[in-house]
Amino acid sequence: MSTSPPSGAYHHGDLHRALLEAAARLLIANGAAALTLREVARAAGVSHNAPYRHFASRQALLAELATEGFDRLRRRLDDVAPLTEERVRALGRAYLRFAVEERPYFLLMFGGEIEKSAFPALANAALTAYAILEGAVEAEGGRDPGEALRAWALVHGLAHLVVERQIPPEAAFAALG
Amino acid sequence: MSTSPPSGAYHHGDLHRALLEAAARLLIANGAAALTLREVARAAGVSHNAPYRHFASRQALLAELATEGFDRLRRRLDDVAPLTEERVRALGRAYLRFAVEERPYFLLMFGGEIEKSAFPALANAALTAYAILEGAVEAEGGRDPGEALRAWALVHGLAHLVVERQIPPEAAFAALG
DNA sequence: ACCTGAACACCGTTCAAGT
DNA sequence: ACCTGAACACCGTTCAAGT
Repeated sequence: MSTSPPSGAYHHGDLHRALLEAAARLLIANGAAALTLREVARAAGVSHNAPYRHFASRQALLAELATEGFDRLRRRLDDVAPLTEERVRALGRAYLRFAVEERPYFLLMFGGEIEKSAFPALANAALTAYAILEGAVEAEGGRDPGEALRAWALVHGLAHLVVERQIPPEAAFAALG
Repeated sequence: MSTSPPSGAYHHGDLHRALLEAAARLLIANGAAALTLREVARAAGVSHNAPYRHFASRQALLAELATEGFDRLRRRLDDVAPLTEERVRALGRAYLRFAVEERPYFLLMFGGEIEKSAFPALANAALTAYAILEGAVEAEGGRDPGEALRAWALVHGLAHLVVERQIPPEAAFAALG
C-alpha cells in the first residue's frame, strides 16, 4: 500500500535487519569470536557475500551489534527511578544485571575486539549510556568530579569481573550493598 | 657438557620458548585476535604445524601468553613496598601501570577470548595475583570482606576502561588519588 | 622425538556477471 | 539495486611420512 518499500528491502523483506537478528542469535549462542559472516548469511538464507551489500565488513556488523548493546544498557539505566536517594546504587545494580543477563553483549561491547574509534555510532552509544551514570553521581552531591568516575569504575569493574567469571554474581551484588 | 638437553629442545634450541617469544611479539604488534598459529610458526622458522608438538591448540598458546601476563602483573605487585600506610593505593597504581604499559597482555588476560576454566595454570596465575590485592586490603583494617572486592573492582574497572580507551590514563590515576 | 608436505574444511573479501 | 558463483589468499587442525 505504501508507495515505497523501506530502504534496504529485498525479496525477503529487510535483509539488513534479518542479518542483524541472525547475528545476534549467533552471538548469544557462541560468542563474538566464533561469529562468522558466512554463517550469518547462511542463517539468513542468502549467499555468503550478500551481507556486503549491508555491512562494509565483519567488524562493521559486530560494531552494529555492540551499538545495539549500549542502547539496551541505556534503556535499562533509563528505567531506574529517579529516587535521588539510592539512585546511584540502583543504577549500579541495573548495570550489573545487564552484564549478567546479556553477557554476550557485554563481552562484545568491552571485549576489545572492536576498535570503537572506527565506528562513531558505537562510540556515541557508549557515551550516551555513561552520561546517565555520570549525571546521577553528580546530582547526588558529588562535588569531586573524580567521584563519578570512581562510581562508574567500581560498577564496571564488578560487572567485568563477573562476566569474566572471576567472581560470582552474588559477590558483586553484595559488594554494591 | 650437560648430559641431556632441556626438554623440548630441537635443532634451533628450545622451540617451545622460541614460539612463545614470537607469539609475544605478534601479540604486542597486532593484538590477540590477529595472532595466527601459522604466522607464529613462520616467525620461528618452522613448518606451519610444528607448533602442535608444543601447544595443543591456538587457544592453548594464547592461554600460556595470558598466564605469562598474570605472572608479570604479580611481579609488579610484589615489588610494591609494604608500607601498610598507602599500600593499597600503591598496589592500585601498579595495577593501572601494568594495564597501560602492557596493554596487549591486559586485553588478552581479560578479553574473554580464553575460557580460563579450561587452563588450570592460567586460572591459578590469576588467583595468585589477586591474592596480593586481597591480602593488602584485609591487612589494612578491612573488617568488611566486601571492602577488598570493592577495592579490586575499582582498580580493575579503571584499568579496563583505560585499556578500552573509554577514559584517558591520567583520569584513572587521578581517580586513585 | 621432532619436523615436514599434503590435505580438509573452513574463513573474509573481491569481482564479474546475472535479474 | 540487489543478489549470485567463482575465485583469491588465507586460516586451524589432522594425518601419513620422513629423519
